[in-house]
Amino acid sequence: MSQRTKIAELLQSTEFGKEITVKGWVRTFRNNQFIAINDGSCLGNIQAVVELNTMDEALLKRLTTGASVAVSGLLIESLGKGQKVELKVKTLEILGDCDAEKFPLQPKKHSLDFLREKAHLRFRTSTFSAVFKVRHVLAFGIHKFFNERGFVYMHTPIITASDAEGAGEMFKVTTLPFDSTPRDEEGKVDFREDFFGRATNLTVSGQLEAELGAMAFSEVYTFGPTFRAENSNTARHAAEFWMIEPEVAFNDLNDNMQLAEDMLKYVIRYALEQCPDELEFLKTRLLEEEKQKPQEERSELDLLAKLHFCLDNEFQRLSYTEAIDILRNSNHNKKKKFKYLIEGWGADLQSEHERYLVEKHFKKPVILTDYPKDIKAFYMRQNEDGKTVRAMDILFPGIGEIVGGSQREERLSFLEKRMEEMHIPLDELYWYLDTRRFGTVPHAGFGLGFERLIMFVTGMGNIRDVIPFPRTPKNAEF
RNA sequence: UCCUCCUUAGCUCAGCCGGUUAGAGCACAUGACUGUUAAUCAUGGGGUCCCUGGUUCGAGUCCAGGAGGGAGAGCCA
Repeated sequence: MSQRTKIAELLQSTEFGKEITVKGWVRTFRNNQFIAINDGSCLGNIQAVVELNTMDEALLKRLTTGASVAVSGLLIESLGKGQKVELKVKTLEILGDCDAEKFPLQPKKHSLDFLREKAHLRFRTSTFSAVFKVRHVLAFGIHKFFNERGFVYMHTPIITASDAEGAGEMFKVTTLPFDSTPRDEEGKVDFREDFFGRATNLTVSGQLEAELGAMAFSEVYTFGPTFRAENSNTARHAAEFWMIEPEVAFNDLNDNMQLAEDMLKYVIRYALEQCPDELEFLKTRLLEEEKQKPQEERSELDLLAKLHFCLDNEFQRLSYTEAIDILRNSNHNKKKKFKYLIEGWGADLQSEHERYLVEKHFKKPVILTDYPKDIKAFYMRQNEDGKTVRAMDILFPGIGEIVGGSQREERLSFLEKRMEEMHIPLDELYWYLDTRRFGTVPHAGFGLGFERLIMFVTGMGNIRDVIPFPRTPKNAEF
């Protein structure tokens, strides 16, 4: 067995008569004659054909779903329908047996639920092979986009000492013994004896550190894991997820929106170019899945049409105040079909309101701007009206909020005042405030939930199915 | 965390008003067939009906509690 040829290459090849070797895993073995082999280089399988009575019966018995094999033979034009090329087997070696009675994957449809419990094996199914290939391509596309625009990729810390951001519950990082934690004079846990000499957590955002970088490189972005210890049990939340956070000096909110829209369109287009087979497969999968649903719950557009529609249309931009007006005057609101009726200005929008705007009213991605300051973070730039801040959320159909960002408050006095109002300790964040003390500039940035982007592009409905080993409340298997 | 639904063979699921020995397809075993596409056909093995308790002559089925999972909501990305 010499060098192996990848199946992706073979399926495109017309070098008939050439002797080649493939290595991979058996997907099915049909008719005691046809082996479908997959090596992950593409979604498709190569069909290896065993000639009758040329192979040891005992060897053929071992060709079970999941077994790993090395097969050598001649590449020929397929005699049957359904594939262009196939491999006429000369030698066949089982690299690793796979007991079909114990191996959970069968050549049939499995529920996503079931496969989630077998996350260590689910890469070997077509659906997850496609999903994680798209994940890779989207990740690469994001780096490509920012690199082409001259952004510097910045690694912000995973372990942070600041607990001042108020971005949600954090996971504590400690080496203190749980059964006899050291106590200080007041009886509280004495973190001076901890590994870092102070209380530390896993990061909930790299933004504050990214802003420091932006004050030197002008354009930076982060792309790394993020942790939230919130007890969120939904299809859109995970305790460990990946986030992309660009931060750009001299940008205002409009530049920020344009950057986000350009980036999303760039990576969606990149996925369409790089993963046509995977997305076609996922489109079909979604259509099959939606056949189970009643007519009114099915999507109007199929997956590919939805992605193209997203590329071909400008995102709808409007302010929070305009959105409230639309919602308040909608028939939906007047007929009291919202669970939470829109009555006045100032309240945060509920999921049902966001969905109405995106899926019913505009029927395309929507960017909402200029939210009331009281429902947004301390670092967002205040508008002249004294009521709103230069925030923006991008809402996608089926996913909800995919991007949250803002122009940052660059004026020291405004920032300090806001932090005091929101009880954020100024002394702990002296390093953040220094950016406003020493050569402050207008700047803006946003956070993109990477898994939510993958959900949108692949059409998968649950975040647990777009990250290899999901961490959610009560689940850290594998 | 709240609300709601679900849990029956290795997998997907059926099981009516509480009534005899709990079924089907796939998977597995044995055999047949051989250009198949989740191959097909025949035969066979395979069950703690999630757990605990209760009602009843009798519980997969009804009731209570618990565990696990899904969908929706909140929080958010």
